Amino acid sequence: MTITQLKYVLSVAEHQNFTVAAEHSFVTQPTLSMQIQKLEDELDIQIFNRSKKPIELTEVGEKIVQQAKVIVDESNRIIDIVHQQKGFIGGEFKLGIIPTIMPTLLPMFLNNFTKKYPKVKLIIEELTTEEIIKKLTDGHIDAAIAATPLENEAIKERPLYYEPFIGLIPQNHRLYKQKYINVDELEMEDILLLEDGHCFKDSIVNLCRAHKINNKKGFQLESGSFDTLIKLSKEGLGMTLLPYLHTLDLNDRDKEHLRSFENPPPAREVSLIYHKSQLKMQLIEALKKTIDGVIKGAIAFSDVKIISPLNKK
Amino acid sequence: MTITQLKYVLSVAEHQNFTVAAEHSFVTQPTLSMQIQKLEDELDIQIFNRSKKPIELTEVGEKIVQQAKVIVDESNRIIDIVHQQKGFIGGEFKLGIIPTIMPTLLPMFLNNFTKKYPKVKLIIEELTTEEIIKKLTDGHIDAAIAATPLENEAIKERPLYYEPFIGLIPQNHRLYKQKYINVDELEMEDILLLEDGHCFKDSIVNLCRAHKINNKKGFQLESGSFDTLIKLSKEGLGMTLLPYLHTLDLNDRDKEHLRSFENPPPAREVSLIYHKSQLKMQLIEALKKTIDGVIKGAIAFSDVKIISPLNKK
DNA sequence: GTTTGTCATAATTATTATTGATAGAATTTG
DNA sequence: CAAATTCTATCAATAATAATTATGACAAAC
Repeated sequence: MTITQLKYVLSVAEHQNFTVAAEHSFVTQPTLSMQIQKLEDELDIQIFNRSKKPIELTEVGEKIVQQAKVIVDESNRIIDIVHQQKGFIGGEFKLGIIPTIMPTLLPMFLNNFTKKYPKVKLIIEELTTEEIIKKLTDGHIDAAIAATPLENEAIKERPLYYEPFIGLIPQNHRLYKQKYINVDELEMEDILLLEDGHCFKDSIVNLCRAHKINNKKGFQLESGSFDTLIKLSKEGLGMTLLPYLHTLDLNDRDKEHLRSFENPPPAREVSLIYHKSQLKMQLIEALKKTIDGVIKGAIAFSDVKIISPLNKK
Repeated sequence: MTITQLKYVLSVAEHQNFTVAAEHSFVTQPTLSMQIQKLEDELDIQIFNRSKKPIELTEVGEKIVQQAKVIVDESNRIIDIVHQQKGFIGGEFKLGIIPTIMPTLLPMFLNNFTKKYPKVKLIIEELTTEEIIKKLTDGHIDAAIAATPLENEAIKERPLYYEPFIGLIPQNHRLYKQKYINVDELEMEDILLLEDGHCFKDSIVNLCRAHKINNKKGFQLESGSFDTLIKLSKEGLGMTLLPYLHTLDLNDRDKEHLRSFENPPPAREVSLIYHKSQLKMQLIEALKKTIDGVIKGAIAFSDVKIISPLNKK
């Protein structure tokens, strides 16, 4: 049994296809086939049920894949240990970011980070929370920035900051005259929301649910970006809620429509998350440090009420 | 990096000698040297400091060995998974037993076990608790039977039975006339004890310490086996304490000298222990089942007071 | 019934691991 | 202080293994 064989098994288990798995492992298909067969011979069991299309794992196969993951993860960590020893921070680093954080946070730390760690090749993907969880578990990304808590066993979270929700209220709205909003004054019917899939929407739904604000008529309008929501809101179609960092980019006229919540404001917890196997910990630490540095000036709320980003149907 | 290389590293780390390590790995010394060098080249670090005699681990080396242990353990477990699937119970199984349990417990289950699992090659070693802990951690034995609790993070315990202490009192002794002994009546000075190294001695010392029975004069006599203690006791040199199972083998005349403790009697907890990595779990379960079966008839004490076997200096 | 996709097999080549012999360094011994 | 001993590294030869290309078999899709 070799680590290579286990990696091949994992690749096939993931892609459910020998040919594709071979490509991803940078070997030819027969090489991969033979190595897997050799492992199967050695253990004297079938890992894959090749008669099914697409290929399936056998019962033992499932368990072996699970264990193989552990072994491959742990073996990867040896390289990490060496890097740590050398104080080396470099290599590829794949980071996922959810859409509602990406445009505001990324410009704040990206320059800083690449200057500080020029040897790191940072690869950033915009992904939904759901995609992030999947890719973190598979090891396709090394870390991600998302709203937490996620309540996922396999994922570790390190909070970066707490970002309050800010109301954007059109002039014709009943709440426009108030200086602060109270959560209980909200009404689902006139809040413009993001489309399904955005966890920021789920957060707001959870917020309303927690305050027993019910949702008779359904949402009036849903859109894919805050910019659209802001435009729609200015047209008088309803109020909307924005994460704090988004409000910093507004022009002065728009800012007059902003209304904070009474203390403690509802907020989302934004965290750097990574797989529990903690690969590339060195890099994750470096990233957290950079973000901590830039965020300190921008956000300073001591007392917030964290709203879960999970879609609890 | 291969699992083989990691195994070689572990072997050298253990034996602190390339030649000896090679023998234990069933390869020649050059093979082992080269593989380790290759790993060092690949990681671009030194694992061993070859200038010191005996050979030492470097700082990174320490960490790598730690991680290598994890990887090798986890990879061994794959074979275990396969065996479990096949319902196969067989292979080598190395069991350590402490001297004060060996002669009484082993005859009770050995026959039963070998009959039930003929494919298992049971290798039994008599070891002190200290040796057992070391060998379990190193993986030189698969499981052991010892007095517990051991309070060791790396070792899991599954209690088998609770074995009360029984007094053996010579005729000329002040306690001879009583039907039951009370712990507070004990006096260190006239208890014959096993030599240092036996945890049963430590248990008794702990028992006395817990009851503030002090130990002014030191122990009168120490011996290597219960049989000697029994003989010495019959000579009138003092009383002694025996584990319950030992008293079953005495002849009728000797049995008249036995005195139980008042309820709840002090007792030792005897457990099947194994490394937390839980290799060969299948076999450990089988062994526990067998022992549970034979012990049921012999021991049935519901209310005992467990005494720690640890030497708390 | 051909085409396409997919995995297995065979023959060949490239790579890697292992070995015995030996040299060199360090340590111990007389 | 030199000789003997112990131990690791190196070398060239060989054995073992992994990977490659080419090919074939089989099943599902069209």
